[in-house]
Amino acid sequence: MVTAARAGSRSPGRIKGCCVPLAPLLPDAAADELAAVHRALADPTRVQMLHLLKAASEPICVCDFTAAFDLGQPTVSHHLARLRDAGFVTSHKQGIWAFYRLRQDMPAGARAALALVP
Amino acid sequence: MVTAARAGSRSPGRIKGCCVPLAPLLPDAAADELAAVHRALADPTRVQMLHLLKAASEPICVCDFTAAFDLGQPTVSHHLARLRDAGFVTSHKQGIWAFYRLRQDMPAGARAALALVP
DNA sequence: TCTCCCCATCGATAAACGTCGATGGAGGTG
DNA sequence: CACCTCCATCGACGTTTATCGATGGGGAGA
Repeated sequence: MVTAARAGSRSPGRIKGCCVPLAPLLPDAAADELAAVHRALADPTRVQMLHLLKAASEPICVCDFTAAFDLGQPTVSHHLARLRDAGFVTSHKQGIWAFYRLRQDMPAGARAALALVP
Repeated sequence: MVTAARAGSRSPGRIKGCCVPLAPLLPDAAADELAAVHRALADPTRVQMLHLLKAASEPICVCDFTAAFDLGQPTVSHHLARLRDAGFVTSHKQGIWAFYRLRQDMPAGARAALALVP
Protein backbone atom coordinates (compact mmCIF):
# COMPACT_ATOMS: atom_id res chain seq x y z
CA MET A 1 0.00 0.00 0.00
CA VAL A 2 0.85 3.65 0.12
CA THR A 3 1.77 4.70 -3.34
CA ALA A 4 4.47 7.07 -2.27
CA ALA A 5 5.13 10.75 -2.26
CA ARG A 6 8.55 11.35 -0.87
CA ALA A 7 8.99 14.62 -2.65
CA GLY A 8 7.04 16.20 0.15
CA SER A 9 5.28 18.53 -2.23
CA ARG A 10 1.94 17.87 -3.94
CA SER A 11 0.36 14.43 -4.37
CA PRO A 12 -2.33 13.37 -1.93
CA GLY A 13 -2.68 10.45 0.46
CA ARG A 14 0.45 10.61 2.60
CA ILE A 15 1.84 13.74 3.94
CA LYS A 16 4.11 11.46 5.83
CA GLY A 17 7.68 11.58 4.70
CA CYS A 18 8.39 7.91 4.82
CA CYS A 19 7.10 4.47 3.91
CA VAL A 20 8.39 4.09 0.40
CA PRO A 21 7.49 0.79 -1.30
CA LEU A 22 10.42 -1.54 -0.98
CA ALA A 23 11.84 -4.16 -3.28
CA PRO A 24 10.82 -7.75 -2.60
CA LEU A 25 12.94 -9.55 -0.06
CA LEU A 26 15.32 -12.29 -1.03
CA PRO A 27 14.05 -15.82 -0.48
CA ASP A 28 14.77 -16.82 3.08
CA ALA A 29 16.99 -19.66 1.95
CA ALA A 30 19.13 -17.31 -0.10
CA ALA A 31 19.60 -14.88 2.75
CA ASP A 32 20.42 -17.67 5.19
CA GLU A 33 22.93 -19.20 2.83
CA LEU A 34 24.64 -15.89 2.16
CA ALA A 35 24.81 -15.20 5.87
CA ALA A 36 26.28 -18.64 6.48
CA VAL A 37 29.06 -18.07 3.97
CA HIS A 38 29.95 -14.77 5.57
CA ARG A 39 29.84 -16.27 9.03
CA ALA A 40 32.60 -18.62 7.94
CA LEU A 41 34.78 -15.58 7.20
CA ALA A 42 33.75 -13.71 10.31
CA ASP A 43 36.83 -14.77 12.28
CA PRO A 44 40.38 -13.53 11.70
CA THR A 45 41.89 -16.97 12.13
CA ARG A 46 39.77 -18.40 9.35
CA VAL A 47 40.57 -15.43 7.15
CA GLN A 48 44.25 -16.17 7.65
CA MET A 49 43.72 -19.84 6.93
CA LEU A 50 42.10 -19.09 3.61
CA HIS A 51 44.84 -16.60 2.85
CA LEU A 52 47.45 -19.29 3.42
CA LEU A 53 45.54 -21.81 1.35
CA LYS A 54 45.18 -19.37 -1.53
CA ALA A 55 48.92 -18.76 -1.51
CA ALA A 56 49.88 -22.41 -1.15
CA SER A 57 50.65 -24.60 -4.12
CA GLU A 58 50.10 -27.77 -2.13
CA PRO A 59 47.71 -28.93 0.57
CA ILE A 60 48.58 -27.74 4.05
CA CYS A 61 48.66 -30.08 7.01
CA VAL A 62 47.05 -29.31 10.33
CA CYS A 63 50.37 -29.23 12.11
CA ASP A 64 51.41 -26.30 9.93
CA PHE A 65 48.31 -24.35 10.84
CA THR A 66 48.83 -25.17 14.46
CA ALA A 67 52.36 -23.81 14.28
CA ALA A 68 51.27 -20.69 12.45
CA PHE A 69 48.48 -19.54 14.70
CA ASP A 70 49.52 -19.73 18.30
CA LEU A 71 46.31 -21.56 19.10
CA GLY A 72 45.64 -24.96 20.56
CA GLN A 73 45.37 -27.87 18.16
CA PRO A 74 41.70 -28.50 18.96
CA THR A 75 40.90 -24.89 18.14
CA VAL A 76 42.68 -25.14 14.81
CA SER A 77 40.79 -28.32 14.05
CA HIS A 78 37.57 -26.55 14.92
CA HIS A 79 38.20 -23.67 12.52
CA LEU A 80 39.14 -26.01 9.70
CA ALA A 81 35.96 -27.97 10.27
CA ARG A 82 33.96 -24.77 9.97
CA LEU A 83 35.65 -23.91 6.70
CA ARG A 84 34.88 -27.38 5.45
CA ASP A 85 31.24 -27.20 6.51
CA ALA A 86 30.93 -23.89 4.69
CA GLY A 87 32.25 -25.48 1.51
CA PHE A 88 35.61 -23.75 1.28
CA VAL A 89 37.98 -26.65 1.83
CA THR A 90 38.30 -30.40 1.71
CA SER A 91 40.60 -32.61 3.70
CA HIS A 92 42.29 -35.90 3.15
CA LYS A 93 44.39 -37.97 5.44
CA GLN A 94 47.81 -39.09 4.36
CA GLY A 95 49.56 -41.32 6.79
CA ILE A 96 49.48 -39.59 10.11
CA TRP A 97 48.63 -36.18 8.79
CA ALA A 98 45.49 -34.44 7.68
CA PHE A 99 45.87 -32.09 4.74
CA TYR A 100 43.50 -29.31 3.79
CA ARG A 101 43.12 -27.63 0.42
CA LEU A 102 40.67 -25.31 -1.27
CA ARG A 103 37.82 -27.16 -2.92
CA GLN A 104 37.88 -27.13 -6.69
CA ASP A 105 34.12 -27.48 -6.88
CA MET A 106 33.56 -24.67 -4.42
CA PRO A 107 29.98 -23.40 -4.08
CA ALA A 108 29.44 -20.17 -5.97
CA GLY A 109 28.87 -18.11 -2.85
CA ALA A 110 32.00 -19.41 -1.21
CA ARG A 111 34.07 -18.78 -4.31
CA ALA A 112 32.89 -15.20 -4.50
CA ALA A 113 33.58 -14.60 -0.83
CA LEU A 114 37.00 -16.18 -1.12
CA ALA A 115 37.88 -13.66 -3.79
CA LEU A 116 37.77 -10.98 -1.09
CA VAL A 117 40.63 -12.60 0.81
CA PRO A 118 44.07 -11.35 -0.25
CA MET B 1 63.35 -23.85 9.89
CA VAL B 2 62.86 -27.05 8.02
CA THR B 3 63.62 -26.34 4.43
CA ALA B 4 61.02 -28.65 3.02
CA ALA B 5 60.90 -31.89 1.13
CA ARG B 6 57.33 -32.73 0.31
CA ALA B 7 58.23 -34.90 -2.62
CA GLY B 8 58.99 -37.63 -0.16
CA SER B 9 61.99 -38.76 -2.15
CA ARG B 10 65.61 -37.65 -1.69
CA SER B 11 66.69 -34.61 0.31
CA PRO B 12 67.80 -35.10 3.88
CA GLY B 13 66.54 -33.73 7.17
CA ARG B 14 62.82 -34.43 7.11
CA ILE B 15 61.38 -37.65 5.98
CA LYS B 16 58.20 -36.31 7.37
CA GLY B 17 55.50 -35.70 4.81
CA CYS B 18 54.32 -32.38 6.09
CA CYS B 19 55.45 -28.97 7.29
CA VAL B 20 55.68 -27.06 4.06
CA PRO B 21 56.85 -23.45 4.37
CA LEU B 22 53.80 -21.25 4.38
CA ALA B 23 53.18 -17.81 2.98
CA PRO B 24 53.47 -14.92 5.43
CA LEU B 25 50.33 -14.19 7.35
CA LEU B 26 48.30 -11.08 6.71
CA PRO B 27 48.88 -8.23 9.13
CA ASP B 28 46.68 -8.74 12.15
CA ALA B 29 44.85 -5.50 11.48
CA ALA B 30 43.99 -6.60 7.95
CA ALA B 31 42.62 -9.94 9.08
CA ASP B 32 40.61 -8.35 11.86
CA GLU B 33 39.15 -5.77 9.54
CA LEU B 34 38.20 -8.35 6.94
CA ALA B 35 36.60 -10.48 9.61
CA ALA B 36 34.68 -7.49 10.91
CA VAL B 37 33.26 -6.72 7.49
CA HIS B 38 32.11 -10.28 7.07
CA ARG B 39 30.65 -10.37 10.54
CA ALA B 40 28.37 -7.54 9.49
CA LEU B 41 26.98 -9.76 6.74
CA ALA B 42 26.80 -12.84 8.93
CA ASP B 43 23.11 -12.40 9.70
CA PRO B 44 20.23 -12.93 7.26
CA THR B 45 18.38 -9.83 8.43
CA ARG B 46 21.33 -7.60 7.63
CA VAL B 47 21.76 -9.31 4.27
CA GLN B 48 18.15 -8.48 3.48
CA MET B 49 18.62 -4.91 4.64
CA LEU B 50 21.52 -4.38 2.27
CA HIS B 51 19.57 -6.06 -0.49
CA LEU B 52 16.73 -3.60 0.03
CA LEU B 53 19.10 -0.65 0.16
CA LYS B 54 20.81 -1.71 -3.05
CA ALA B 55 17.48 -1.91 -4.81
CA ALA B 56 16.15 1.36 -3.40
CA SER B 57 16.52 4.65 -5.22
CA GLU B 58 15.93 6.65 -2.06
CA PRO B 59 16.87 6.36 1.58
CA ILE B 60 14.74 3.92 3.57
CA CYS B 61 13.26 4.84 6.91
CA VAL B 62 13.40 2.62 9.96
CA CYS B 63 9.66 2.16 10.02
CA ASP B 64 9.86 0.50 6.61
CA PHE B 65 12.48 -1.95 7.79
CA THR B 66 10.43 -2.64 10.88
CA ALA B 67 7.42 -3.44 8.72
CA ALA B 68 9.44 -5.63 6.39
CA PHE B 69 11.13 -7.87 8.90
CA ASP B 70 8.69 -9.09 11.48
CA LEU B 71 11.12 -8.08 14.19
CA GLY B 72 10.84 -5.67 17.05
CA GLN B 73 11.84 -2.08 16.41
CA PRO B 74 14.78 -2.22 18.84
CA THR B 75 16.14 -5.21 17.00
CA VAL B 76 15.87 -3.46 13.66
CA SER B 77 17.64 -0.46 15.12
CA HIS B 78 20.35 -2.73 16.44
CA HIS B 79 20.99 -4.30 13.03
CA LEU B 80 21.11 -0.94 11.31
CA ALA B 81 23.58 0.31 13.88
CA ARG B 82 25.81 -2.67 13.13
CA LEU B 83 25.69 -1.94 9.42
CA ARG B 84 26.61 1.64 10.15
CA ASP B 85 29.48 0.67 12.44
CA ALA B 86 30.80 -1.59 9.70
CA GLY B 87 30.78 1.28 7.24
CA PHE B 88 27.97 0.13 4.95
CA VAL B 89 25.35 2.77 5.64
CA THR B 90 24.80 6.26 6.96
CA SER B 91 21.70 7.67 8.56
CA HIS B 92 20.13 11.07 8.79
CA LYS B 93 17.11 12.20 10.68
CA GLN B 94 14.38 14.02 8.85
CA GLY B 95 11.59 15.22 11.07
CA ILE B 96 10.46 12.27 13.08
CA TRP B 97 12.04 9.64 10.93
CA ALA B 98 15.49 8.20 10.56
CA PHE B 99 16.56 7.32 7.04
CA TYR B 100 19.33 4.95 6.08
CA ARG B 101 21.19 4.77 2.80
CA LEU B 102 24.30 3.11 1.45
CA ARG B 103 27.41 5.16 2.03
CA GLN B 104 28.89 6.70 -1.06
CA ASP B 105 32.36 6.73 0.45
CA MET B 106 32.10 3.12 1.53
CA PRO B 107 35.32 1.46 2.75
CA ALA B 108 36.85 -0.74 0.09
CA GLY B 109 36.25 -3.94 2.02
CA ALA B 110 32.63 -3.11 2.61
CA ARG B 111 32.09 -2.21 -1.01
CA ALA B 112 33.54 -5.50 -2.16
CA ALA B 113 31.46 -7.48 0.28
CA LEU B 114 28.33 -5.59 -0.68
CA ALA B 115 28.85 -6.71 -4.27
CA LEU B 116 28.08 -10.26 -3.11
CA VAL B 117 24.57 -9.28 -2.07
CA PRO B 118 22.00 -9.64 -4.88
C1' DT C 1 54.24 -55.66 20.65
C1' DC C 2 54.69 -51.25 22.84
C1' DT C 3 55.24 -46.49 22.26
C1' DC C 4 54.92 -42.08 20.26
C1' DC C 5 52.83 -38.61 17.27
C1' DC C 6 48.90 -36.44 14.81
C1' DC C 7 44.40 -35.12 14.98
C1' DA C 8 39.10 -35.25 15.65
C1' DT C 9 35.83 -35.18 19.20
C1' DC C 10 33.92 -34.15 23.83
C1' DG C 11 32.90 -31.22 27.90
C1' DA C 12 33.39 -26.91 30.05
C1' DT C 13 33.80 -21.88 30.27
C1' DA C 14 33.61 -17.16 29.00
C1' DA C 15 32.49 -13.86 25.56
C1' DA C 16 29.64 -12.28 21.75
C1' DC C 17 25.29 -12.10 19.58
C1' DG C 18 20.15 -11.78 18.47
C1' DT C 19 16.03 -10.83 20.43
C1' DC C 20 12.72 -8.74 23.42
C1' DG C 21 10.30 -5.35 26.70
C1' DA C 22 10.76 -1.00 28.95
C1' DT C 23 12.39 3.65 28.98
C1' DG C 24 13.10 8.27 27.42
C1' DG C 25 14.06 11.95 24.20
C1' DA C 26 13.09 14.48 19.98
C1' DG C 27 9.73 16.15 16.92
C1' DG C 28 5.02 16.73 15.00
C1' DT C 29 -0.12 17.57 15.93
C1' DG C 30 -4.09 18.73 18.55
C1' DC D 1 0.15 23.01 26.66
C1' DA D 2 -0.79 17.89 26.33
C1' DC D 3 -0.55 13.95 23.41
C1' DC D 4 1.12 10.96 20.02
C1' DT D 5 4.63 8.79 16.81
C1' DC D 6 9.28 7.38 15.72
C1' DC D 7 13.44 5.64 17.20
C1' DA D 8 17.95 4.93 20.00
C1' DT D 9 19.46 3.07 24.18
C1' DC D 10 19.35 0.01 28.26
C1' DG D 11 18.86 -4.36 30.83
C1' DA D 12 17.85 -9.08 30.55
C1' DC D 13 17.61 -13.69 28.60
C1' DG D 14 18.79 -17.64 25.74
C1' DT D 15 21.71 -19.18 21.98
C1' DT D 16 25.82 -19.39 19.47
C1' DT D 17 30.78 -19.20 19.32
C1' DA D 18 35.89 -19.31 20.37
C1' DT D 19 38.90 -21.32 23.24
C1' DC D 20 40.92 -24.63 26.26
C1' DG D 21 42.14 -29.29 28.52
C1' DA D 22 41.30 -34.11 28.37
C1' DT D 23 40.30 -38.22 25.83
C1' DG D 24 40.81 -41.74 22.33
C1' DG D 25 41.66 -43.73 17.73
C1' DG D 26 44.82 -44.54 13.87
C1' DG D 27 49.10 -44.93 11.82
C1' DA D 28 54.58 -45.20 12.10
C1' DG D 29 58.49 -46.79 14.04
C1' DA D 30 61.31 -49.38 17.58
